[in-house]
Amino acid sequence: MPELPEVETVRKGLAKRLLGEVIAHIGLRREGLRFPFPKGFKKGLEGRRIEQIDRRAKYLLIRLDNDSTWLVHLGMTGKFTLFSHNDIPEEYGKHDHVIVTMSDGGVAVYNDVRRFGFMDLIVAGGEQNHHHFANLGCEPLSEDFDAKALCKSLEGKKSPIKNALLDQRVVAGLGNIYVCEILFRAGVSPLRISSSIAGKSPQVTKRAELLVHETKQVLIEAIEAGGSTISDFAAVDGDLGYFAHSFRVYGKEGEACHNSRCSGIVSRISQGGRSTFFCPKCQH
DNA sequence: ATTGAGTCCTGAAGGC
DNA sequence: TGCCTTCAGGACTCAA
Repeated sequence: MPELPEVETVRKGLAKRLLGEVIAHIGLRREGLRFPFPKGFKKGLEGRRIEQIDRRAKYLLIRLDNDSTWLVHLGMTGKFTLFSHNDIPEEYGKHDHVIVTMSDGGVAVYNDVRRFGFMDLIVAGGEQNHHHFANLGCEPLSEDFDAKALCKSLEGKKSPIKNALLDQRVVAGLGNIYVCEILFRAGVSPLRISSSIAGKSPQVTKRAELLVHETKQVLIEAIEAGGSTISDFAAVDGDLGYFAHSFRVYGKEGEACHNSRCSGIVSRISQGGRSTFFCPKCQH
């Protein structure tokens, strides 16, 4: 499911309902997700008040009142569904793995069909050195992410730009869908070698600036749309996002290029084991 | 040091 | 009502 905009949507949805609430009970319906739940996970969460909910890349950071942080990654199919106290389901499905009961009687259910998601509990001050964060690149929507920074991380890279943008060390939070959309909007071929974007000539700089600009633009639009939906993404409050309707190349194999002045046909190739959709005619 | 391939897991969709 | 293959929004681990 979730790339940065979807995680941001979930963050907002959770914050709206859970901020200031106390976690009364954690029900773990299996030993772990992608990784086992850490030792003391349940005990560490129960009784804690949720003070703040942040996002870093595709990670949710749920700040607790003892300065520890509940880390959640949604993987491909992770989602939260919220129920108020008079609306709690009578039974849970087989992929409802974590049941969070709040002290107001409300329940947050974490469901994850493929179980690629994971959770951790980070003690106070442990975030900087946490292995999931140590090598993360900059936030694409922050001021740190500009053409200069992008060029620096692409310097000397021989991999295609598509693969580089998916690399969380280059820039953190982009996934397969948005990278396809960004490259299309920027008119940059997914096959272009990364280092060719990192040079000093005006033409090269222009490409980097365009990539940065379109990255921010696409993410902002998607966040505004409330996150996108492919097949199984439901925003935390049950609302579906609509950005999927705005895809210009993703999933559009065989269709005419969205660019009205281009007569190209969207094609689909495989890069690093992932599908890439692009217009071979107007992306260079 | 980088890069690509294989891996985890389940379910949906399409071909026959 | 089948069976088989392919594919899916992520990212870790390993080998070259």
